[in-house]
Amino acid sequence: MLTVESWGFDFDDRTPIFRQIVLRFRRAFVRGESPPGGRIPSIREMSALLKVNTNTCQRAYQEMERDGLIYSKRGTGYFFTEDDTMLNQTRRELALESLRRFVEEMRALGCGDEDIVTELTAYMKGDEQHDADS
Amino acid sequence: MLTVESWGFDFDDRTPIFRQIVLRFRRAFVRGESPPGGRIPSIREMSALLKVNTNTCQRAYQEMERDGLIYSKRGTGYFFTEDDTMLNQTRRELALESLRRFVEEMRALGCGDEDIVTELTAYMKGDEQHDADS
Amino acid sequence: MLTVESWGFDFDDRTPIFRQIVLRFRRAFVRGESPPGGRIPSIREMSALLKVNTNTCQRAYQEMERDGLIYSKRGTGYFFTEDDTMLNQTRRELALESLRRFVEEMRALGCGDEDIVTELTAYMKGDEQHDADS
Amino acid sequence: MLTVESWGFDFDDRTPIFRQIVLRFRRAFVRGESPPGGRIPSIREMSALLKVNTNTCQRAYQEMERDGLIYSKRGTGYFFTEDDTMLNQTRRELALESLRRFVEEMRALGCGDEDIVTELTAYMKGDEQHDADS
DNA sequence: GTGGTCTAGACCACA
DNA sequence: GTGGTCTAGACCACT
Repeated sequence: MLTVESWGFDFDDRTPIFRQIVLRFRRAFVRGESPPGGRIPSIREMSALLKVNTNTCQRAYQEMERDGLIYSKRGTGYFFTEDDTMLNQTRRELALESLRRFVEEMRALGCGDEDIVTELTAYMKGDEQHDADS
Repeated sequence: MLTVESWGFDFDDRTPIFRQIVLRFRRAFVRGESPPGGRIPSIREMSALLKVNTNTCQRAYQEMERDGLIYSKRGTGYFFTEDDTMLNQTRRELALESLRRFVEEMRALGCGDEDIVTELTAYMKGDEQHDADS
Repeated sequence: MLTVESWGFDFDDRTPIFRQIVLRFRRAFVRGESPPGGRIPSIREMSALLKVNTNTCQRAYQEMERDGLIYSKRGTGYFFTEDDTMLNQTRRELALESLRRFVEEMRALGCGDEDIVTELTAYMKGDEQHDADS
Repeated sequence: MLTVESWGFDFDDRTPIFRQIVLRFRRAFVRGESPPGGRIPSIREMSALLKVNTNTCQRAYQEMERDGLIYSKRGTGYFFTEDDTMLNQTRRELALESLRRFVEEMRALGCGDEDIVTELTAYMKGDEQHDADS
């Protein structure tokens, strides 16, 4: 449903705002919170909702367009891509890349495969509580 | 053995170079590639090897000294700490950083926590075989 | 036959939609896909078929009428011109446009004029064989 | 040699200035007018030379970085990519794409293969004179 | 000094 | 109304 209103940005975070916007959209998109092919708020609307400059928003949208996540019709608006094979493929690639690097790093630290799983489950458990706090 | 020559830095990455250097050192440290208490190249040598500004190198060393990873003997040079509790702590920090990013990325892709574990085990299984092949 | 249904527009392209429509019409015209003097769909029909705003379609038709490619009979509809000098002229313009862009692109790649011819003949030769295969 | 001073921009042209900059660079790069790995003027210098805003210049540089033509070192500057295999590959791909489209368009207009070559040479001849005028 | 990000505000052509 | 481009000017962290 794309409940944008609650997207606050962390200005202390080193990651640029426009990238934070992209991340938010990616999550929403990949979780199916938004209908494929559906319209997304115009740059002006979005920048008003998020209380950021239109240019910042614009750049986020362009970034997403480059990645094939959304597309623009000039004078009409931005839309989520309809091609969900592309979506799944993208998701798959991103997941594999994350997995690859993660396993590589953990192994480099001397973790056996079971250790990695143990660490992971332990971490996610703790992280959950942390999330609940905030 | 600290084979520094092959340390290429990722200038695309948003993390500062000096921090990338620190990470490299920590990785080398926890992997046992460097003898505890061993000497590390001087700032001048290092900056020449890494083809990096001496200031950048300087800052990396400072950071590591602050963290207790290395220590300096005035007029003599920098040395790895001999304290192995330090080593474990470093390893812990690196693991947490990997975990944090991994979980964040996978969740951003819409994976639930159980999915993440499933994916991980599946990946490590496949990766094993793949490794055996090559 | 003017099989309009398959006309997808390239919203990535910087050329306006109305101009893309014109181009499609011209192409169909010089290819003989439409009988000279034949009727073309009304603006309303067309905009519905192309899933485009009626204003956009309107402007495309105006442009074509101005160029003499089509003409309108009040209260009756739009028709292709019967004048075949027009057809040749259109063909000429399209060819020039293709040539202009092609040469510009190849030169931007550092190709000298002879290189361009060489590349072209080589390509057409290879393309022929490739076509024969499939 | 990258003689930038004479790069005037056509503000009437519909193609954005930042893209015009990219095109200029591409041409210079692919023609070997710039040493691979060489430094290119900083954004501030460049924007002063070209008399455009730093942001415009920035965007041009980023676009080129995305395409792998140049890379940036934060706090240091922009440099041409050193990997010339990548360069050649890019050039090849671009050339093939241009060829493919051109031949397709000309054939669609009813040109035989010899006609295409004839048209091309005729066009380039005329274009040369036109260039000499300006 | 450098690149990178952001803002406020303007203008344009397109739908 | 929309997206797209550009400007002027600011701030930041890194080299």
